[in-house]
Amino acid sequence: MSGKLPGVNMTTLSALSEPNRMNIVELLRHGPLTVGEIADQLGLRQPQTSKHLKVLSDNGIVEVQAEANRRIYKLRPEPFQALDTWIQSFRRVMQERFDNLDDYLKELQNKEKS
Amino acid sequence: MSGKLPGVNMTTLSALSEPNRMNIVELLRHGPLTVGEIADQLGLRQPQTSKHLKVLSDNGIVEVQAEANRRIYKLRPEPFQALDTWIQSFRRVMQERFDNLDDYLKELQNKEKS
DNA sequence: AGGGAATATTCACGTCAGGGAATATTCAAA
DNA sequence: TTTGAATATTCCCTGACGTGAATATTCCCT
Repeated sequence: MSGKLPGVNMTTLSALSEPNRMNIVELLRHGPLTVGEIADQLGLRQPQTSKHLKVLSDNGIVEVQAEANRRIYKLRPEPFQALDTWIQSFRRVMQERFDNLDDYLKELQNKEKS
Repeated sequence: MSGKLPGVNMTTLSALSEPNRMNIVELLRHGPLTVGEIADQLGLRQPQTSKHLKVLSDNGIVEVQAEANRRIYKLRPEPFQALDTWIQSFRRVMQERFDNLDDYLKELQNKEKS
């Protein structure tokens, strides 16, 4: 068992790391869209759009609702909540830069130990 | 300006999406470590560890401090702050009150009538 | 039933990132 | 200055992934 993070799987990140998929997510944050609308607004071809949406869907980032001929995609909140929880656990890291003195003292202590 | 060549632009997310690099980040959150310590604790070979650290460094995720023979790596707060800012912009999505599918369907029907 | 629109899927191909192995570099100590 | 430890770099290979093109599927409409 490698050290897995609670809630955040690497697949979420790798799915989002693809530029087109990130653009799709940015689009969908404003509301649900069909495949055609996504492809049109992003200048993507329909097959590639469907493929990217499949990756996002397989990773639980979006969900789809069939409406007659069309498929309406929208974001699922869970992966974003998980990402938020994960990034919050780095609060200490994120604050270190704001407290240079603390950082400096810690390095001093480390040097004295050796 | 949309000229982003794939593979050239290594964003924070794609750097973190690699499992070994994510493990390195998880390790470093507890404090600075040398290359050898990282490789040892993760069961990685030294060259691959250095390569992954270079990717993390090139993306500003870690910074290195030379200490004689060794290189001490530690996390930089900026990318995590940026990630936090980005994920916070999905508050609406995470709170699940952005999607009213019925309204969207009505809008779709209105568009078709024209 | 047939045509067309919307979407999904398959196949071939090129590219790129990661691993392995070997080598280069840098530093401390004897 | 030579040795050995720690780290970085290079080269090669392979698997994964994104694209394009063509095709399949599903649905509405007449």
